[in-house]
Amino acid sequence: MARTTGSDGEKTEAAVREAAVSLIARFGYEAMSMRQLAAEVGVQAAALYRYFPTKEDLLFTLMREHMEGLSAAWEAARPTTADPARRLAAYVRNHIAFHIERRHATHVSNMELRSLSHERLTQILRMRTAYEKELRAVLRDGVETGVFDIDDTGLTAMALIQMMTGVIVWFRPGERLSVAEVTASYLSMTMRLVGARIDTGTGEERHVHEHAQLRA
Amino acid sequence: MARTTGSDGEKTEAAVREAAVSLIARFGYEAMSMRQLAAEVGVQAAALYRYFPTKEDLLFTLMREHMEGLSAAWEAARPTTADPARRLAAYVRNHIAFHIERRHATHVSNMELRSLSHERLTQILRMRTAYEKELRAVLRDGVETGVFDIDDTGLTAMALIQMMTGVIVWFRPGERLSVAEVTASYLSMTMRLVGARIDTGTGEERHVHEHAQLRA
DNA sequence: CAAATAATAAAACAAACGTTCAATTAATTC
DNA sequence: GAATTAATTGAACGTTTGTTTTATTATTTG
Repeated sequence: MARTTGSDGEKTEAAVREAAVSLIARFGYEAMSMRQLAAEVGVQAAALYRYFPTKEDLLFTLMREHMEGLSAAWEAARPTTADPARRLAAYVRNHIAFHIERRHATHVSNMELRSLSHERLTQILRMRTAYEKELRAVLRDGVETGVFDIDDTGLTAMALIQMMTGVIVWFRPGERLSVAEVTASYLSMTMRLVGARIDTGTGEERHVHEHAQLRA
Repeated sequence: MARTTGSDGEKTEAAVREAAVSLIARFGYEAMSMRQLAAEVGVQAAALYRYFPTKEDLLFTLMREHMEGLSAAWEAARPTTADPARRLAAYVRNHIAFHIERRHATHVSNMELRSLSHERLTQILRMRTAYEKELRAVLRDGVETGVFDIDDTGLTAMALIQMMTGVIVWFRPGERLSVAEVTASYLSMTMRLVGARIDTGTGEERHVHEHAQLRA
């Protein structure tokens, strides 16, 4: 009826986060009750309020840290080269790897935005926009240097992100396709979609995706 | 305190459906209360149960009819030609037009699947799979006749559908782009993505999307 | 115009919700 | 080993939830 033997705040908080991501991804934020979450962690509902003042604070924390993780992953993976095709390939690889690795958290961040207060929604959307801006910059550079052939960079960026993020909807590790195969296919599709080509100087044009695939 | 003047079952039911789609799309199925829905319609909560036995029945009805509408739209739009490029273009046009036109209903059908019972979920997913199968068939035909160049038709079909459906996330009518412009861009991106080309008989290859754009 | 039917309101139900509070015990500090 | 702090329980709070029941009124039918 009180503190339990072996209880540890840090471990409990981590367990709460993990269980929350899983439950919200499976049942939805509104459908997950604090009691259900507590039971999953092996604790009473009241104990949750030691770590998160409200249910919405919990949701917001999960989302913010997911977005921070995504930005950080891209910072770490961003190549130094100016070559738009290579930068685009890095973006695609990072995006797909991150989203497959954190399927549940991505589901939460994409599906539960409407449960945030206005200001918190704005905050998350700002982070998302900043991340997407990176892709638009790569596409614009590619257009300006003539290696990409794109109608509308903004529209193309959205289409690409939707396409890539969609991987979490149908992809299941250990089934027909491996992560590497999926990544290679998406790289190929991306490079074609943006009309990527490298001028070999002989007037002959080759699709970059043929190279990209080899490195996937 | 009882039947109101001018009350009409058919009109009320239609108003309930419409309000439900809007509210569920905005706030989510779990977050929408029956009282909130009733208030939107201008009626007491109990009146809703004249038309839908439970809240979940209401959700299921909305989803089923949405999927039926999507299939019916494709049946009507499906071209008689065997040409895979033309059939693919028709699929893309129909998909985008339908989803832009029914943004809210699509949101409901895509986001609230987890609130369905197992058997009803299965039923909706069956309809969705049947619809997606049409796209896979087009892609496969294109590969077999040599007009498409595709890694994996299943994966490509999913990527295309995610990309196209994603339009409802960012597109708002009356803003920067018109429906026709968006459709043209998506057609172009689709044709490139599947490596569409028509053999002109001279050994020269041209991308089909250059033609498709003209018809958008 | 009376009888039957359709459409609603109003009130109530038990269950579940997020959250708070006080009490209690484990671990840590001095 | 006593005092302090950390972690949790159990019970309770007021709301809100989906749904049912009963009564009441508008409309349609004969």
